[in-house]
Amino acid sequence: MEDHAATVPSATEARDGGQVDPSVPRRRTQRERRETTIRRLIDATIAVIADVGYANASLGMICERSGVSRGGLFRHFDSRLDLMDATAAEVGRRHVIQARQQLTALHEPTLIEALRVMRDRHRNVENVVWFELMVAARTDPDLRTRLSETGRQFFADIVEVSRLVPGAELFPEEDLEMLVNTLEHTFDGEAIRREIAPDPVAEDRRLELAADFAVFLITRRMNAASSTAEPDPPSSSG
Amino acid sequence: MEDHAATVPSATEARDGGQVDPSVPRRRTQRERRETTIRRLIDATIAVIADVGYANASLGMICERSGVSRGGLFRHFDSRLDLMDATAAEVGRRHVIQARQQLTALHEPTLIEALRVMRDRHRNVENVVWFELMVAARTDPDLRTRLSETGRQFFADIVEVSRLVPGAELFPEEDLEMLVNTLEHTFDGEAIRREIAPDPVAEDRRLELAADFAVFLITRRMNAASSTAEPDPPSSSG
DNA sequence: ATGGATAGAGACCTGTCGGTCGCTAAATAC
DNA sequence: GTATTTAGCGACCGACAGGTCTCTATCCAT
Repeated sequence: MEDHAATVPSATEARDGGQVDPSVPRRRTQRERRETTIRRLIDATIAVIADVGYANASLGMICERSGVSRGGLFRHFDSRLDLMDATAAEVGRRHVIQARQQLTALHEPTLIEALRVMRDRHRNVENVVWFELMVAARTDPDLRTRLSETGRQFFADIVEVSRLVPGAELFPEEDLEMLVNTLEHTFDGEAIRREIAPDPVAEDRRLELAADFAVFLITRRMNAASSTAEPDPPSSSG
Repeated sequence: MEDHAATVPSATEARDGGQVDPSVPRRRTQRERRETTIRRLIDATIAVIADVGYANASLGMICERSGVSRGGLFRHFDSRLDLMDATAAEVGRRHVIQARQQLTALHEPTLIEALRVMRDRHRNVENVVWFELMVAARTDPDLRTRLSETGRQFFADIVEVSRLVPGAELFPEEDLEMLVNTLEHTFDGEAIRREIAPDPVAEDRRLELAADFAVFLITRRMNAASSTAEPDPPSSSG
């Protein structure tokens, strides 16, 4: 139902005429056309997966939502799997970028602030879609293969971002990775369950609990470090 | 292609004859027939969901795996949703029963033993299927409705079972529920990720971490209890 | 034995899915 | 300008999904 060409008065006339109606989109390069279409498709895919889940995210729904035809879709993606792969890469990228932005914006955040950022990010569409894809990958070998490289990159980036939180520098890479993964699992699970059986009170308690435990881990780590450096018992707290 | 009737020499002859070929199944009551068929269907549904996921668990696959025809299936279940609901109830029941058995078998288990039981249970088919159903329920309103009651029961039972672990008695109902849920989320997430990117070393560390966490909570709880009983500051840590 | 009810079988129906194909529109090369 | 390439469209296809329907086998009451 688009009427671009119809509203253009005349192709040749508009070309060299000084006055151009700004509501009518001007000539775009092939690259621009391509990129906007791909972007619309991926945005729609994210929205649809968040709405109806990975398995029910049909190409029909994605085309409808994006305003791109089936033919247009298959011009840029070889298959549904291909589109899903590209979508996974995109949500991973956005998730990491936004997490980094939010943490740097806080500037030396407290633990509870950092954890709140993490929890909120896990409730956003980007992470919901990532989660859907991961769950689907368990039982879909093709998807798993396609996502393996994207996943590696994503997991590494997440750990790197977590280093923005004060206290993270105390832990070696592998410990930090395990801690971050554990928190991710917790918030992923919470994000799912809250859509089935919401419990805001428990969510708050969980956040405080996680912060307390993080403090515990950090102080323990600091004590361990100082006791190996100087063998005195830590009696200087008084 | 079954030939039960063909291999039976004669109905009347076999009825009162003392000798009966044991390879030929004898007369079963309607109730027996019904229950074994339902059981076969649900077992197959569990296996298929664990294999290919909730969304790809088609009735065709379930019928093939169970050896029951489509007609037989729809004799006992009104729809796929109905079958899935029954399957959810069954996996929930089995999960709780087995968890209780394993914990009582240990008899006053240590925290790490109890956590290991919990983790192992979360890797079993019953919990994998439960998880698949929960994730699907997020984006499937009909499924969510059907599972709501089953879910409530399951969540309550899980908390009740967790009271078998020494130390649990220190916590009020709501705290315990939140703690158990947190651990469940952690182990659920781990169970998914280990099928995509296995990391046995991190898993062991995580188990120790969880045990540390539990100890942390219990000691804090005990300190809080004793400090309210006797208002002295907790300087007895030595 | 026999009639009615329940269990089970499997061909069949309709809708939707991912994917293809031939076509037009637009941008680029010349 | 014209030719060629790229972007985008939508009718169409085979496969398979969940669900229905008719028919047979088995069980139970009498």
